[in-house]
Amino acid sequence: MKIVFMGTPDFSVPVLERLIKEHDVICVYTRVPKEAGRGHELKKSPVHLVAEKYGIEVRTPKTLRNDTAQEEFRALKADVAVVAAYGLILPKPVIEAFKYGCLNVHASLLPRWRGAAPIQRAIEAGDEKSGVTIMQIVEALDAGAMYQKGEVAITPDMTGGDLHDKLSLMGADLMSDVLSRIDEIKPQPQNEALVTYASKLEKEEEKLDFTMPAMFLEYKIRAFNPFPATYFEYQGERFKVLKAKVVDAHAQSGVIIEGKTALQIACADKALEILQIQRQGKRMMQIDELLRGFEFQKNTQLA
RNA sequence: CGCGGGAUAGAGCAGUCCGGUAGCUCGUCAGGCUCAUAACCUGAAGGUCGUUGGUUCAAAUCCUUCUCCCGCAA
Repeated sequence: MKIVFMGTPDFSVPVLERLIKEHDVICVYTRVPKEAGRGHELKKSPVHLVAEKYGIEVRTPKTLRNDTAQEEFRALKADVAVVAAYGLILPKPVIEAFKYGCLNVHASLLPRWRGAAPIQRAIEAGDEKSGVTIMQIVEALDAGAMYQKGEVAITPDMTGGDLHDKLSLMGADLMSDVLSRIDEIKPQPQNEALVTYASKLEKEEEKLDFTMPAMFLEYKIRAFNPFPATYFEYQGERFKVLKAKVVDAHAQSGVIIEGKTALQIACADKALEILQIQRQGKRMMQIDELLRGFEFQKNTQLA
Protein backbone atom coordinates (compact mmCIF):
# COMPACT_ATOMS: atom_id res chain seq x y z
CA MET A 1 0.00 0.00 0.00
CA LYS A 2 1.46 3.30 -1.10
CA ILE A 3 0.87 6.00 1.48
CA VAL A 4 1.16 9.76 1.52
CA PHE A 5 1.60 10.98 5.10
CA MET A 6 0.41 14.37 6.24
CA GLY A 7 1.27 15.62 9.70
CA THR A 8 3.18 18.27 11.60
CA PRO A 9 3.74 18.20 15.40
CA ASP A 10 5.14 15.61 17.80
CA PHE A 11 1.80 13.87 17.96
CA SER A 12 2.17 12.79 14.34
CA VAL A 13 5.67 11.38 14.66
CA PRO A 14 4.92 7.93 16.14
CA VAL A 15 2.27 7.40 13.48
CA LEU A 16 4.70 8.30 10.72
CA GLU A 17 7.48 6.15 12.10
CA ARG A 18 5.16 3.17 12.40
CA LEU A 19 3.92 3.56 8.85
CA ILE A 20 7.47 3.86 7.54
CA LYS A 21 8.37 0.56 9.20
CA GLU A 22 5.26 -1.37 8.25
CA HIS A 23 4.03 0.19 5.05
CA ASP A 24 5.25 2.18 2.09
CA VAL A 25 5.35 5.91 2.74
CA ILE A 26 6.18 7.57 -0.56
CA CYS A 27 5.86 11.22 0.38
CA VAL A 28 5.35 13.40 3.46
CA TYR A 29 3.39 16.61 3.63
CA THR A 30 3.97 18.95 6.57
CA ARG A 31 3.65 22.62 7.46
CA VAL A 32 6.35 24.94 6.12
CA PRO A 33 9.24 25.68 8.49
CA LYS A 34 8.33 28.81 10.39
CA GLU A 35 10.01 31.31 12.64
CA ALA A 36 9.77 29.99 16.14
CA GLY A 37 11.43 30.25 19.51
CA ARG A 38 13.84 32.89 20.76
CA GLY A 39 15.55 34.68 17.96
CA HIS A 40 12.82 33.66 15.53
CA GLU A 41 14.86 31.03 13.80
CA LEU A 42 13.25 28.93 11.10
CA LYS A 43 12.28 25.60 12.59
CA LYS A 44 11.28 22.52 10.66
CA SER A 45 8.36 20.58 12.07
CA PRO A 46 9.01 17.32 13.99
CA VAL A 47 7.47 15.38 11.13
CA HIS A 48 9.70 17.19 8.66
CA LEU A 49 12.83 16.14 10.56
CA VAL A 50 11.78 12.52 10.83
CA ALA A 51 10.92 12.32 7.15
CA GLU A 52 14.33 13.72 6.24
CA LYS A 53 16.00 11.23 8.54
CA TYR A 54 14.42 8.40 6.58
CA GLY A 55 15.15 10.06 3.27
CA ILE A 56 11.52 10.50 2.30
CA GLU A 57 10.43 13.34 0.03
CA VAL A 58 9.00 16.24 2.03
CA ARG A 59 6.54 18.74 0.62
CA THR A 60 5.52 21.91 2.42
CA PRO A 61 2.86 23.71 0.41
CA LYS A 62 1.36 26.73 2.14
CA THR A 63 -2.07 25.66 1.02
CA LEU A 64 -3.76 22.87 -0.90
CA ARG A 65 -6.47 25.12 -2.18
CA ASN A 66 -5.09 25.58 -5.68
CA ASP A 67 -4.89 23.47 -8.80
CA THR A 68 -1.12 23.20 -8.85
CA ALA A 69 -0.88 21.77 -5.33
CA GLN A 70 -3.78 19.44 -5.97
CA GLU A 71 -2.32 18.18 -9.22
CA GLU A 72 1.04 17.49 -7.58
CA PHE A 73 -0.75 15.60 -4.86
CA ARG A 74 -2.76 13.50 -7.29
CA ALA A 75 0.35 12.75 -9.34
CA LEU A 76 1.75 10.71 -6.45
CA LYS A 77 -0.74 8.00 -7.35
CA ALA A 78 -0.83 6.61 -3.84
CA ASP A 79 -3.50 4.32 -2.44
CA VAL A 80 -4.30 6.39 0.59
CA ALA A 81 -3.33 9.54 2.49
CA VAL A 82 -2.88 9.28 6.25
CA VAL A 83 -3.46 12.50 8.15
CA ALA A 84 -2.37 13.12 11.73
CA ALA A 85 -2.55 16.69 12.98
CA TYR A 86 -1.47 18.18 9.68
CA GLY A 87 -2.77 21.65 10.33
CA LEU A 88 -4.16 22.46 6.89
CA ILE A 89 -7.72 22.02 5.67
CA LEU A 90 -7.97 19.43 2.92
CA PRO A 91 -10.16 20.52 0.01
CA LYS A 92 -12.41 18.01 -1.72
CA PRO A 93 -10.09 17.27 -4.67
CA VAL A 94 -7.41 16.17 -2.21
CA ILE A 95 -9.78 14.14 -0.07
CA GLU A 96 -10.91 12.22 -3.13
CA ALA A 97 -7.57 11.94 -4.89
CA PHE A 98 -6.78 8.34 -3.98
CA LYS A 99 -8.65 5.07 -3.91
CA TYR A 100 -9.06 4.95 -0.13
CA GLY A 101 -9.28 8.69 0.29
CA CYS A 102 -7.75 10.19 3.43
CA LEU A 103 -7.67 8.49 6.81
CA ASN A 104 -7.32 10.60 9.94
CA VAL A 105 -6.05 9.93 13.43
CA HIS A 106 -8.14 11.97 15.83
CA ALA A 107 -7.26 12.17 19.54
CA SER A 108 -10.70 11.63 21.01
CA LEU A 109 -13.54 9.15 21.08
CA LEU A 110 -15.63 10.67 18.34
CA PRO A 111 -18.17 12.11 18.08
CA ARG A 112 -17.13 13.63 21.40
CA TRP A 113 -14.50 16.37 21.03
CA ARG A 114 -14.29 17.11 17.36
CA GLY A 115 -11.89 19.98 16.69
CA ALA A 116 -8.53 21.41 17.55
CA ALA A 117 -7.75 20.54 21.17
CA PRO A 118 -9.48 17.26 22.03
CA ILE A 119 -6.80 16.04 24.42
CA GLN A 120 -6.80 19.06 26.72
CA ARG A 121 -10.54 19.59 26.57
CA ALA A 122 -11.23 16.03 27.67
CA ILE A 123 -9.12 16.41 30.81
CA GLU A 124 -10.35 19.92 31.45
CA ALA A 125 -13.94 18.69 31.36
CA GLY A 126 -13.15 15.96 33.87
CA ASP A 127 -13.79 13.11 31.41
CA GLU A 128 -13.01 9.66 32.78
CA LYS A 129 -11.83 8.34 29.47
CA SER A 130 -10.41 9.47 26.19
CA GLY A 131 -9.07 7.69 23.18
CA VAL A 132 -8.21 7.68 19.52
CA THR A 133 -10.47 7.37 16.52
CA ILE A 134 -9.35 6.34 13.05
CA MET A 135 -11.78 7.88 10.61
CA GLN A 136 -12.39 8.84 7.03
CA ILE A 137 -11.80 12.47 6.22
CA VAL A 138 -14.78 14.31 4.76
CA GLU A 139 -15.24 17.99 4.09
CA ALA A 140 -16.98 18.70 7.38
CA LEU A 141 -14.52 18.92 10.29
CA ASP A 142 -13.85 15.57 11.97
CA ALA A 143 -17.23 14.30 10.83
CA GLY A 144 -16.26 11.26 8.76
CA ALA A 145 -17.18 7.62 9.30
CA MET A 146 -15.14 5.76 11.91
CA TYR A 147 -13.01 2.69 11.23
CA GLN A 148 -11.71 1.93 14.67
CA LYS A 149 -11.40 3.36 18.19
CA GLY A 150 -9.13 2.77 21.14
CA GLU A 151 -9.89 3.84 24.69
CA VAL A 152 -7.63 5.20 27.40
CA ALA A 153 -8.74 5.83 30.98
CA ILE A 154 -7.97 9.32 32.26
CA THR A 155 -6.53 8.77 35.71
CA PRO A 156 -6.68 11.52 38.38
CA ASP A 157 -3.01 12.35 37.97
CA MET A 158 -2.82 12.25 34.18
CA THR A 159 -1.69 15.42 32.46
CA GLY A 160 -2.36 16.66 28.97
CA GLY A 161 1.18 15.64 28.07
CA ASP A 162 0.71 12.13 29.43
CA LEU A 163 -2.50 11.64 27.52
CA HIS A 164 -0.99 13.15 24.38
CA ASP A 165 1.83 10.62 24.43
CA LYS A 166 -0.44 7.66 25.05
CA LEU A 167 -2.88 8.61 22.35
CA SER A 168 -0.09 9.27 19.92
CA LEU A 169 1.29 5.76 20.37
CA MET A 170 -2.16 4.23 20.30
CA GLY A 171 -2.94 6.15 17.14
CA ALA A 172 0.12 4.63 15.48
CA ASP A 173 -1.02 1.12 16.44
CA LEU A 174 -4.58 1.60 15.29
CA MET A 175 -3.74 3.29 12.04
CA SER A 176 -1.29 0.60 11.10
CA ASP A 177 -3.86 -2.04 11.93
CA VAL A 178 -6.65 -0.36 9.99
CA LEU A 179 -4.47 0.00 6.92
CA SER A 180 -3.56 -3.67 7.01
CA ARG A 181 -7.17 -4.79 6.78
CA ILE A 182 -8.95 -1.78 5.39
CA ASP A 183 -11.02 -3.78 2.94
CA GLU A 184 -12.51 -5.83 5.76
CA ILE A 185 -13.61 -2.93 7.94
CA LYS A 186 -16.92 -1.24 7.40
CA PRO A 187 -16.72 2.32 8.73
CA GLN A 188 -19.46 3.41 11.11
CA PRO A 189 -21.14 6.81 10.85
CA GLN A 190 -20.91 9.16 13.83
CA ASN A 191 -23.95 9.82 15.97
CA GLU A 192 -24.55 13.51 15.32
CA ALA A 193 -26.62 13.83 18.48
CA LEU A 194 -23.55 13.22 20.65
CA VAL A 195 -21.18 15.69 18.96
CA THR A 196 -19.19 18.12 21.11
CA TYR A 197 -16.46 20.49 20.00
CA ALA A 198 -13.01 21.03 21.44
CA SER A 199 -12.15 24.62 20.63
CA LYS A 200 -8.51 25.56 20.42
CA LEU A 201 -6.74 26.78 23.55
CA GLU A 202 -6.78 30.54 23.90
CA LYS A 203 -4.17 32.67 25.62
CA GLU A 204 -6.68 34.13 28.07
CA GLU A 205 -7.49 30.66 29.31
CA GLU A 206 -3.97 30.15 30.64
CA LYS A 207 -4.46 32.63 33.46
CA LEU A 208 -6.01 30.98 36.50
CA ASP A 209 -9.31 32.47 37.54
CA PHE A 210 -9.63 31.83 41.26
CA THR A 211 -13.29 32.75 41.27
CA MET A 212 -13.85 29.33 39.72
CA PRO A 213 -14.26 26.19 41.84
CA ALA A 214 -10.97 24.56 42.84
CA MET A 215 -11.78 21.27 41.14
CA PHE A 216 -12.37 23.02 37.84
CA LEU A 217 -8.98 24.70 38.09
CA GLU A 218 -7.26 21.46 38.99
CA TYR A 219 -8.65 19.89 35.82
CA LYS A 220 -7.43 22.81 33.77
CA ILE A 221 -3.95 22.85 35.32
CA ARG A 222 -3.61 19.17 34.53
CA ALA A 223 -4.99 19.56 31.02
CA PHE A 224 -2.65 22.44 30.22
CA ASN A 225 0.47 20.64 31.56
CA PRO A 226 3.05 20.80 30.12
CA PHE A 227 1.77 23.03 27.34
CA PRO A 228 0.67 25.79 27.26
CA ALA A 229 0.57 25.72 31.09
CA THR A 230 -1.55 27.84 33.40
CA TYR A 231 -0.24 30.73 35.48
CA PHE A 232 -1.03 33.41 38.02
CA GLU A 233 0.64 36.73 38.69
CA TYR A 234 2.20 37.63 42.01
CA GLN A 235 3.82 41.02 42.55
CA GLY A 236 4.10 41.57 38.84
CA GLU A 237 5.86 38.28 38.26
CA ARG A 238 4.37 35.36 36.41
CA PHE A 239 4.30 31.92 38.01
CA LYS A 240 3.42 28.95 35.86
CA VAL A 241 1.43 26.30 37.67
CA LEU A 242 2.05 22.76 36.49
CA LYS A 243 0.41 20.71 39.20
CA ALA A 244 -1.95 21.34 42.09
CA LYS A 245 -4.46 19.61 44.32
CA VAL A 246 -7.72 20.64 45.90
CA VAL A 247 -7.58 21.15 49.66
CA ASP A 248 -10.29 21.87 52.18
CA ALA A 249 -9.54 25.47 53.14
CA HIS A 250 -11.64 28.56 52.75
CA ALA A 251 -11.12 32.27 52.21
CA GLN A 252 -12.05 34.93 49.72
CA SER A 253 -11.30 33.90 46.12
CA GLY A 254 -7.71 34.59 45.10
CA VAL A 255 -6.36 35.09 48.60
CA ILE A 256 -3.13 33.38 49.57
CA ILE A 257 -4.05 31.30 52.60
CA GLU A 258 -0.53 30.01 53.17
CA GLY A 259 2.67 30.98 51.41
CA LYS A 260 5.60 29.78 53.49
CA THR A 261 5.26 26.10 54.38
CA ALA A 262 3.08 25.47 51.34
CA LEU A 263 1.25 27.52 48.76
CA GLN A 264 -2.50 27.52 49.16
CA ILE A 265 -4.77 29.84 47.23
CA ALA A 266 -8.47 30.19 47.91
CA CYS A 267 -10.90 29.51 45.08
CA ALA A 268 -14.64 29.87 44.79
CA ASP A 269 -15.37 26.94 47.08
CA LYS A 270 -12.30 25.24 48.47
CA ALA A 271 -8.64 26.05 47.85
CA LEU A 272 -5.86 24.97 45.57
CA GLU A 273 -2.51 23.82 46.89
CA ILE A 274 0.16 24.34 44.28
CA LEU A 275 2.55 21.39 43.97
CA GLN A 276 4.66 22.14 40.92
CA ILE A 277 5.56 25.62 39.84
CA GLN A 278 7.82 27.52 37.48
CA ARG A 279 8.99 30.96 38.36
CA GLN A 280 9.75 33.39 35.57
CA GLY A 281 13.27 32.73 34.34
CA LYS A 282 13.65 29.55 36.37
CA ARG A 283 13.21 25.86 35.79
CA MET A 284 10.08 24.06 36.76
CA MET A 285 10.38 22.87 40.36
CA GLN A 286 8.50 21.24 43.20
CA ILE A 287 6.83 23.83 45.40
CA ASP A 288 8.90 22.95 48.48
CA GLU A 289 12.08 23.64 46.53
CA LEU A 290 10.93 27.13 45.70
CA LEU A 291 9.70 27.80 49.22
CA ARG A 292 13.17 27.16 50.66
CA GLY A 293 14.24 30.50 49.37
CA PHE A 294 11.04 32.28 48.44
CA GLU A 295 7.94 33.21 50.40
CA PHE A 296 4.52 34.24 49.18
CA GLN A 297 3.00 36.87 51.47
CA LYS A 298 0.06 35.44 53.32
CA ASN A 299 -3.30 37.15 52.70
CA THR A 300 -2.18 38.67 49.42
CA GLN A 301 -5.09 39.03 47.04
CA LEU A 302 -4.18 37.71 43.60
CA ALA A 303 -5.74 39.46 40.64
C1' C B 1 19.80 40.07 14.54
C1' G B 2 11.76 40.10 17.89
C1' C B 3 11.55 41.67 23.62
C1' G B 4 13.27 40.31 28.38
C1' G B 5 15.02 37.53 33.00
C1' G B 6 18.67 34.23 35.08
C1' A B 7 23.59 31.30 36.38
C1' U B 8 26.24 32.68 44.19
C1' A B 9 27.44 25.82 49.23
C1' G B 10 23.89 19.48 47.82
C1' A B 11 18.65 22.36 46.98
C1' G B 12 15.97 27.11 46.85
C1' C B 13 16.99 32.19 47.29
C1' A B 14 19.25 37.26 49.06
C1' G B 15 23.44 40.28 48.17
C1' U B 16 24.79 43.42 42.34
C1' C B 17 21.86 49.88 41.47
C1' C B 18 25.78 52.89 45.56
C1' G B 19 33.00 47.81 44.49
C1' G B 20 35.66 46.96 50.68
C1' U B 21 36.06 39.78 55.30
C1' A B 22 30.02 35.91 50.97
C1' G B 23 24.69 35.56 53.73
C1' C B 24 19.53 33.31 54.67
C1' U B 25 16.18 28.98 54.70
C1' C B 26 16.48 23.80 54.00
C1' G B 27 19.51 19.57 53.61
C1' U B 28 24.18 16.94 55.27
C1' C B 29 27.54 15.56 59.42
C1' A B 30 28.61 15.54 64.90
C1' G B 31 26.67 16.15 69.73
C1' G B 32 22.47 17.15 73.11
C1' C B 33 17.25 16.77 74.62
C1' U B 34 12.99 13.41 74.15
C1' C B 35 9.11 7.19 75.35
C1' A B 36 9.23 9.08 70.48
C1' U B 37 9.28 12.21 65.77
C1' A B 38 9.77 15.24 59.10
C1' A B 39 10.02 18.12 66.43
C1' C B 40 13.52 21.12 69.40
C1' C B 41 18.71 22.91 71.09
C1' U B 42 24.19 23.35 70.16
C1' G B 43 28.16 23.01 66.90
C1' A B 44 30.66 21.74 62.17
C1' A B 45 31.74 20.85 57.19
C1' G B 46 30.62 22.69 52.45
C1' G B 47 31.36 28.27 47.54
C1' U B 48 38.23 29.96 42.77
C1' C B 49 30.05 33.80 43.18
C1' G B 50 28.84 29.90 35.04
C1' U B 51 33.24 31.07 31.39
C1' U B 52 37.07 34.74 29.05
C1' G B 53 39.61 39.20 29.24
C1' G B 54 39.71 44.16 31.25
C1' U B 55 39.17 48.56 34.84
C1' U B 56 40.76 49.10 40.16
C1' C B 57 44.79 49.35 45.90
C1' A B 58 40.41 46.11 45.98
C1' A B 59 35.31 42.93 41.71
C1' A B 60 29.78 38.30 43.18
C1' U B 61 29.19 43.71 42.37
C1' C B 62 31.53 47.95 36.84
C1' C B 63 32.93 46.95 31.30
C1' U B 64 33.90 42.68 27.76
C1' U B 65 33.96 37.23 25.33
C1' C B 66 31.66 32.70 25.33
C1' U B 67 28.44 28.69 27.19
C1' C B 68 24.00 27.01 29.35
C1' C B 69 18.81 27.78 31.43
C1' C B 70 14.16 30.30 31.28
C1' G B 71 9.71 33.98 30.62
C1' C B 72 7.11 36.79 26.80
C1' A B 73 5.97 37.24 21.78
C1' A B 74 5.31 34.58 17.18
